[in-house]
Amino acid sequence: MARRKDHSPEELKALVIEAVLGFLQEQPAQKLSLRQLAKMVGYSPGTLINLFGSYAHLILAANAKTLDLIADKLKKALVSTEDPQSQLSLIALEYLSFAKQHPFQWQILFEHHLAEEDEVPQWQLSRIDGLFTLIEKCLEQLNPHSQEDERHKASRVIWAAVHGICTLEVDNKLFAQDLVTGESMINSLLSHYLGSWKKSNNHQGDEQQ
Amino acid sequence: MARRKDHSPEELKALVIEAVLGFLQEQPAQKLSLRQLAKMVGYSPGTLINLFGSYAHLILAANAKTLDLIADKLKKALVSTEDPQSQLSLIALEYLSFAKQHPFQWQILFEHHLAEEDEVPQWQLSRIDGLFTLIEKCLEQLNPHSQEDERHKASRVIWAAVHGICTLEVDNKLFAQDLVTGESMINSLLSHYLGSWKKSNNHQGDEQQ
DNA sequence: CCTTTTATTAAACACTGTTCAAAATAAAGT
DNA sequence: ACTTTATTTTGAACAGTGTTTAATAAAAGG
Repeated sequence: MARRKDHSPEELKALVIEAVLGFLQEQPAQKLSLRQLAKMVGYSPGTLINLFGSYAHLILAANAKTLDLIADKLKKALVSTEDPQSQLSLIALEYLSFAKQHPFQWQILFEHHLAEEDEVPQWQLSRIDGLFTLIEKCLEQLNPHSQEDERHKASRVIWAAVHGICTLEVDNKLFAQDLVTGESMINSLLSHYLGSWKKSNNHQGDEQQ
Repeated sequence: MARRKDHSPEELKALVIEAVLGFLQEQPAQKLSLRQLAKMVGYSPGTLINLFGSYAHLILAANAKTLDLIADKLKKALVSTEDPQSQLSLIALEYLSFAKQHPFQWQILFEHHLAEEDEVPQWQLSRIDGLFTLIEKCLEQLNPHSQEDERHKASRVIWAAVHGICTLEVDNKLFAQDLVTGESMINSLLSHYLGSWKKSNNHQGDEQQ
């Protein structure tokens, strides 16, 4: 067989990624395979491999798309209010909401590991860095007198904590009573952590009331 | 071929689990396989399968062993001090320490998912519940006036947060400056969260929103 | 129209976990 | 001690996986 003009390479890539995310809406990543995927889009396994390089990189491309979807969601939530603490709360809840709505897509995003010989591409790293910047900006509004490295650290603590809540919620490993939900945990985390944080590092006086 | 008396079933199980954990000290779970494992212990793949039921349950048994190792570590850390906040800090740091020392063992512990048709066994659940109880006892010492459901929620928040820090640290997804380590993040999390928590719940039901 | 280039694929390869009938040993019965 | 029964172990077969590659068909260039 040979060249077909049904789809350009970029079209085909988008088609495959759509198929991946569609599949993950109903079935776990474990049940997905290159050969099934090839059948879904009507191409051979080999075609997908020399389009993405490998199955692992195909998944990586789907994960990149997921990260973009998440980033969009968070940015939209960000503009819906002015108060920085509400902003942080909203983007954390949106993060959780995405995880709950797309559990398999969420799982593969963080459980997929490339072989250590080839490193994670730069465009992937900068996407994640963008999420951290989002949080750091909120923190700066929350306490303009805070230092950059303090915001740097706090942004990592907050995101890791929220991420942990989402992970355990999706994996059903919280063993919590009905009243204790991911949402209430995020509220508890943010109110207590931020409440203390914004007071602890204004080294330049200026107590806000 | 037939019955061999080299090992009793329990001995063989222990042998296999040791082989799994030994392998994971140097190679990721992705590279482990039932057939390799069978060669390591000198039995056939089929033997391991009707010993554990399936490869997935074999991994589950290894994960149970890991959970026991972690629980031991935490309990030992717990008795080294009396101050409840120091206790929480110590067990969190021990948790992180284990994750960093055994990254692949750690990853498979949380990334291994059983098929949804067979549920996670009860003895597995009670092990995790024991870890939560550990934390709740610290919280009770920290604030004897707190209510049980407040400690219940706080224990989940703290553990999920610590867990998130460990996960992202092991997966190298924190993108943090050199000075911001998992340890410093745990310190920041606990000091701020607990500092606020132990003051906030003398009266009841007071999260922001 | 013929040649070159390029995209596509079927087939082969080396794996994977799982099933199962055959085989070999241990234990029980006589 | 010998036979029978029961049980453990396995090799071979099966259906699946991702990947490689040589053959092939179609488009592009001259």
